[in-house]
Amino acid sequence: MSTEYTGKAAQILDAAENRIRAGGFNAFSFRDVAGDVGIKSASVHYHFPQKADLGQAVVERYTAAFIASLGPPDDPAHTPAQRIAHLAAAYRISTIDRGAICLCCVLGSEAADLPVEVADALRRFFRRLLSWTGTALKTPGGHAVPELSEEAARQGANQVVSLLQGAMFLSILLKDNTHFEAAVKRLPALDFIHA
Amino acid sequence: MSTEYTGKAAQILDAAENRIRAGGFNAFSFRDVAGDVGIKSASVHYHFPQKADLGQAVVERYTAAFIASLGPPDDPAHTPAQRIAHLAAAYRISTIDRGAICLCCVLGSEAADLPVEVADALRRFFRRLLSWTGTALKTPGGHAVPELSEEAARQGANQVVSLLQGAMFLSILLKDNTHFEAAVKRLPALDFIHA
DNA sequence: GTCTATAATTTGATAGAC
DNA sequence: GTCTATCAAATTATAGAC
Repeated sequence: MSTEYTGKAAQILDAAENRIRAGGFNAFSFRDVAGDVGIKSASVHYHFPQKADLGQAVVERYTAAFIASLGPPDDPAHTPAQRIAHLAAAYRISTIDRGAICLCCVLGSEAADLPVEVADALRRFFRRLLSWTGTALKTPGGHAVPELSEEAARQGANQVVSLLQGAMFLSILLKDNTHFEAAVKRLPALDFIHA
Repeated sequence: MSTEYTGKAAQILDAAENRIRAGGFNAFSFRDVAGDVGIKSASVHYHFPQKADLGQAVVERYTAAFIASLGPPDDPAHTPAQRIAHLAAAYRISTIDRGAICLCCVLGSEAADLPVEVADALRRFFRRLLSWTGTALKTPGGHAVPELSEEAARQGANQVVSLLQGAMFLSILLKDNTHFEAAVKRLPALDFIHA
């Protein structure tokens, strides 16, 4: 499914994403996003009948864009360490530089109370992110470093994603980017990451 | 201020905390918590006039309890590594074992849209947590290991808290505790932590 | 596609009796 | 302290005109 949004639908998704990232799924209304876009709430319902539809679309568009921005996790032109550095840069661009927490981190915190479609889309985001990171760690690059075991790659991905996520959270909440930057600088010192 | 809650007030805080941890600040109403406790919503307003009051009280009670459960961060009877292991155990008890994300992680994600009293209480939680962890890392214990510099302790605390937080988030969201447990097992391998 | 109008429900909060 | 009753506002969502 090539779900590429344009025009008003894309603007609605932009507004909804910004609002969700500021306060969560229950902190915005159809009137809010309608106002942001310059239309009426009934028109938002035309594009996304239910709030759950809107939420799911926001998450899936975000997922596709973020994963795409990472590029292939197994390009032999790059080492695992370079790929992880790229992941960290992608995190920085979409969160730190915007002063807003990752969309899926916000929604993930509310998952138990979210419409199932949204919660499921959310879990897919993190599974894909962990999968990308695991592949990035275990696929040899450059001068063919020894491969990591499947299990080591899994644990390494967990460590990398957890650290980036937690550090991003602290940076945005405490309005102090040194939390994120210090964590990124320390990433190469983690186990599992081959230069 | 010895804000120790008992009776109905404590039950209201319990209910509010559970509801917030499931879906955030905007996902529960006075009627919800009233129903949980077995009273009417007007009675909840008697104990906590505004929703912001209730939110602030929940965060501050949570903060006091969590920090207290950690004990002193500079007890010479323990090594930094032991203190960090204790921190991880406290995290596990209050989140993994309950299947619910940390209260302040949920609210932190919504911080930009929260009443200022609640947002401020939230930031105090994380500052105290980082402070405790920094002290735990830099204070020698047992056989007097060399002290960490102030800056190294700060970065170490950032790394430890970020990792625990991120791993807890993934475990709860994906309903797979191995994320948290693997991260805890890897904690001693981090820099900054002295046996 | 966007609008007006409106339905049905929920929300945070208050007044006042007991 | 808890209740009933109530309010004003906001919410998701729909019907139907243009």
